[in-house]
Amino acid sequence: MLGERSLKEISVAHVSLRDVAERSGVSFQTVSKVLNGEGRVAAATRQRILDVAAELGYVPNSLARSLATRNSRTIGFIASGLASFVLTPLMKGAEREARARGYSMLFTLAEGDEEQAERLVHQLIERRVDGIVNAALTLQQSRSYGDLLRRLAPSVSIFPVQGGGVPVVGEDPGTTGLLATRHLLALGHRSIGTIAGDLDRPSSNGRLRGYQQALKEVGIEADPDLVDVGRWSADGGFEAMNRLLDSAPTITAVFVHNDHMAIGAMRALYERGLDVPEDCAIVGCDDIDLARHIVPSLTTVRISFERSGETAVRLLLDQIASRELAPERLILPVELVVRASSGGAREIPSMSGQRG
Amino acid sequence: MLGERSLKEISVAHVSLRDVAERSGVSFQTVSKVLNGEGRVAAATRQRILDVAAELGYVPNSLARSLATRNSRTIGFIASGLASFVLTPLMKGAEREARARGYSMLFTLAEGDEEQAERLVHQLIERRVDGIVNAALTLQQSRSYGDLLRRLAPSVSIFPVQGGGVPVVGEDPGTTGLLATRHLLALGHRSIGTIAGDLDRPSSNGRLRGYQQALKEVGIEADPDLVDVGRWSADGGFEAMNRLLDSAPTITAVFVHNDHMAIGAMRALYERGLDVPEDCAIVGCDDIDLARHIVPSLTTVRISFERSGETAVRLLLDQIASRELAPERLILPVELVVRASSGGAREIPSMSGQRG
DNA sequence: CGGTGTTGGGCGAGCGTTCGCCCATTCAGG
DNA sequence: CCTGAATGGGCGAACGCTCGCCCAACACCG
Repeated sequence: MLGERSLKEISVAHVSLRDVAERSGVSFQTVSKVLNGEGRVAAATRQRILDVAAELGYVPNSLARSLATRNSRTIGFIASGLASFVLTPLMKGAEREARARGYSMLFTLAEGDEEQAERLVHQLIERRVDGIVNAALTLQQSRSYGDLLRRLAPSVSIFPVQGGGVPVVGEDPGTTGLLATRHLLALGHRSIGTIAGDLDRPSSNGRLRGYQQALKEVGIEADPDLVDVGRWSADGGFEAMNRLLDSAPTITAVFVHNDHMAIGAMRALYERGLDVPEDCAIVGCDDIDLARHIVPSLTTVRISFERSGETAVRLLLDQIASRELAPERLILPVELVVRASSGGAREIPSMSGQRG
Repeated sequence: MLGERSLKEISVAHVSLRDVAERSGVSFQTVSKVLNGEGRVAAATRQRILDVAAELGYVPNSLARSLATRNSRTIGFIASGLASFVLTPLMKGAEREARARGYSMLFTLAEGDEEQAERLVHQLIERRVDGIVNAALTLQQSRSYGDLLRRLAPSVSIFPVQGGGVPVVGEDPGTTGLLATRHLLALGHRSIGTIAGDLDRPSSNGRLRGYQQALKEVGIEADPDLVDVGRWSADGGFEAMNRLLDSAPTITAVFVHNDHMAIGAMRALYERGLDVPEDCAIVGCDDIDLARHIVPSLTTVRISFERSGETAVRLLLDQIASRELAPERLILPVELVVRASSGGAREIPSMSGQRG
């Protein structure tokens, strides 16, 4: 009765099967049967048990259950190096799918070196996760990390894992590059540059190949001078665009490998007094929230990370249930979203396009 | 030896204390003592046990440990309604702090109605989380949800919870509004509008009050006609700015309650041929990544969500450890970041300002 | 030589479940 | 009245760990 609340009041002593059993005059195993809907129990007894359980506020202890059943219905999610506009939808998709199937998700960040990542995976194993979704971009090159994923738990990854053997779900970067570049070509551009993120990474490398293929399709020879690297950031895009403009002033369009760099590139053009799309058309990748809000709105290839997360979990859970390794690669579709920055849309699109 | 790997090879049969004990010729309790560094055990025995454990690849089962110790060293994180640029740093901060202290984090999304949220909290309790970090914006008004948080587990929240009684960590919105508006006043503006997010929400309401107070400080009477609402989105900001421009064409500056709306507002100005900051200065809130990359770069009040997440977890864990309720409110500092959109910075800031 | 510590390790119990098997009753059929 | 299938529920064991108490063996001291 002190005005001050104390935590002792908060942390409720949990009631167990035994407590419910005692109060209902049956064995605790019978209570277990009733609560799990198994076994044959008289309707009257069943109801009595149910009532008592409700009255006492019984909450099952899934720790104990996991110990007995040897599966935790928990998956681990390991992330690192992802921009928030990627990580958030990824996690949302993953969490939604996991919970829909009765699983919980342990979220971890693998920001440190390999060694730390190793500890992290072990912590997940200590917690007896049934499987792992890998979204640790910074560990993409690590062989030992790949080994862990292969050895320690059923896993699915958002990007290729060093050494293979872990199913990958995601966009086909070649298609992304193809779509973007074909769009620019269809608009009549013939001198098209591209700003890659990081050529060591499959996603950017693949987009580059898609770009090259699209050019080839119309008989244009890919010019290495029209390729620059922006390291995924707006700043990088800004600098890359400036270099491109200096070395190849004839370009009339640029395919940029993500929206952030595209925004940086647009700033470079702006500062030189060049108009988008009149003087130079721009196409990005990702379709971040702001893509349709900047001026001019950004044409981009939409990649649904939410769907990636969801699919990754689905694959993982199916794999766990069937005890069979999922296919090595599951490709998710991408979609070209045409807006003002490519000159592909006639007018500035309405602001009320996609609300809610 | 089939080329095809099967999951049966993957899911390693875990080794237990008993396994290690048997192979070392001691009781499993002794192994437990050694592995936990407790009890007195002869150096030779200790070493033998350690060797065997390493050889067998022993990984403790924290489920069993939790069952015995009655604490899971796990916390739940409940999120909803947060933009990714808020959610991601929040989670990163929280995860980092949690793991630094030996805790894991169960991530959940509370997207549905109250009822679903209730189930969600119960699932967390089933998993016997030691505490909960609440970041469910959409449940802010829910009394029953607040009750759950108060009753079921030690909790800390990122925003005020209906009914109180749950410690809140975060910015003081009044200060945010004050800082932004004072900046505009210092630059000589006298007719300053404001675009709120949602006046029902303390964060926006508080910013509005800060704005009003700043005006009062210099003897300006706050004009209700200069206040509009943009519902937090870029679209909303666009529309609110247009309304403001129609109803009060004399304004020379606007304080916008988040960066997304600020970007929408800037678009509205752009479409009317008005220059930022010459014709109208803009100050936002949050300091999202892109704030310094758009044209003109956005002056804004930076709020460190990463720090909020970290602090929330720290408070929660301290609370659990001490078994005493944390203070009702912990205020984190905010910081005005002056860029081009307010005209406060002389020149367009260098793109290389804040790299890496 | 017996008492008193100290060291090293065993051991029972308990945490809250699930699982499978067993055993009373009851009731119908022959 | 005896038999045998349902029906309803009990019960032991196991999951893998922690915790606290107990006890043997040895050393030291007076």
